[in-house]
Amino acid sequence: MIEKLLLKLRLRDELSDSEEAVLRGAMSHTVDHTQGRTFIRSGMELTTSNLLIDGLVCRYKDLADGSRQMLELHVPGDFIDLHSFPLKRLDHNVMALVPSTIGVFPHERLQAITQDEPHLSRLLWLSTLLDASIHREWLLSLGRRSAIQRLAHLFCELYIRLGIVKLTQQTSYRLPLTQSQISELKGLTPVHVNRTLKELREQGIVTFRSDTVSIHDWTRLQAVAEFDPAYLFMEKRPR
Amino acid sequence: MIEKLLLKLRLRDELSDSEEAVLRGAMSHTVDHTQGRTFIRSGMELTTSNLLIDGLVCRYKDLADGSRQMLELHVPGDFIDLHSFPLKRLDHNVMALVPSTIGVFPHERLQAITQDEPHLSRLLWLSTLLDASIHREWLLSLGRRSAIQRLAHLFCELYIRLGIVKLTQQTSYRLPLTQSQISELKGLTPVHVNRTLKELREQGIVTFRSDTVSIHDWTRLQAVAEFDPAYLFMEKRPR
DNA sequence: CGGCTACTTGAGCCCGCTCAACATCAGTGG
DNA sequence: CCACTGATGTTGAGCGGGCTCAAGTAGCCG
Repeated sequence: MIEKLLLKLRLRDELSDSEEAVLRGAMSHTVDHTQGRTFIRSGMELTTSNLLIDGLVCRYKDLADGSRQMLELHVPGDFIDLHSFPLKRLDHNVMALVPSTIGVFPHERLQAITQDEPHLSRLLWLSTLLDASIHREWLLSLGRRSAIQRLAHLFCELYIRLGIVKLTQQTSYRLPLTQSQISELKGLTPVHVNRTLKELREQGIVTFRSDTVSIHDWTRLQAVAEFDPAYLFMEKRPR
Repeated sequence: MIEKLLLKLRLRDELSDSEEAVLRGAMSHTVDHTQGRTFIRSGMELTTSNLLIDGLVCRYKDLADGSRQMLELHVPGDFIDLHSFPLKRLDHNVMALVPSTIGVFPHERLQAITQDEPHLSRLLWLSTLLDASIHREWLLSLGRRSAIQRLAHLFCELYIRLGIVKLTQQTSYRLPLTQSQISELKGLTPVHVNRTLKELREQGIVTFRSDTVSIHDWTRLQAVAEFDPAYLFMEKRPR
């Protein structure tokens, strides 16, 4: 169940067998959520944190005029709301973009980990800081990158993150999102996303169609996006 | 020295005298940085984390064309780069916007805290998650808010955050930034920031002049920004 | 007083938005 | 089997918020 989480953590540091066992024991059960369901709402009192096991999930905030900004896209192996363990509630909503399976980690068990497993605790801390680092890279995108750069960057990031958890083929991966959802991810309108995808396709860089991203020219894709994976901290070292 | 950090932490949870003492003991010394100095660069190997004691500091990333996006503004009492403790390096640069005094926390001492002080560790974890929450609110600003809303929101946020560490007067506070720096904070151009500030001033909402923000109509300022301080988690409770 | 930096304002442009029509496709029911 | 429906994608036309370029002003310091 937590295999993809282990892949993600072991990319960044060693994890002993006993730590792995503690982590497995910290998950109480799984829950399935239907497509489109917002299962965590901003402000709710939370006593568990959730690991995405299978599916696709996003965090988002809405504005009064109905416009929505997605804040992060979560792939299997990501903790969705580990932030709620120290924070006790969230500042945003969480929604399943496709039917998704979630692993539930009660806060008491996480609390026990912080008492007894300092190294494992630091790795959990690390995993929330990867979210923060992704937030910062997205701030750069929304603040300074053009539409074509934003989409190129999104496709680069997901290629790397999905690759870590073995969810890519050679040069493609499944991404079951609508163009409208992509517009909510990157601060654009659906119409402009459509035109920008066409541009990327006609330039022979990347195609997004029938829920699949096919990268035709990774070098140019990276160049357009100014993508540097350093912000994903993919180095194994003592933490 | 760490008084403002204590104000910030005690706003969110109890902190025992012994924990306070541990925290004081974790700081090895202070360093002064001159105005405009970038003292942490992306990718550098880091073995200490820094607390802002006095001054004003920002994190930022640059793009190849020379444009810059600031990611967060730090006020006294904020850890600037506690993220570097689990991450070991940063994904961005850190610069002093005015002459600033920084308290240095060696990572070995923070490591010791994670071994011996689980509750204090969770509070340090919390403080990095407040950064992440601020990042998310800024994502909403950059993705969906108009120029006037972005600036209004910035002035709201800083009024609250500076208030926590007692750096506000009744309805005003010092903010020694140029209009150009404000444009780098909120993904705008200096010219448009100038026009937008004029608009806010002429509407009698807020004035930003000679390094001071004067709020004339807090209710309208909040309304324009759609500001809701929930994302700052200002509730005292066990963490 | 001269030189620098920051602020201010005008004029014109463009990227991305809005509005609208139409195409495509997967259900769904008759 | 086709008609209907609703969601999603595509394309055109025109608009506008924020950008660029440029000139000028204000304030500070040597």
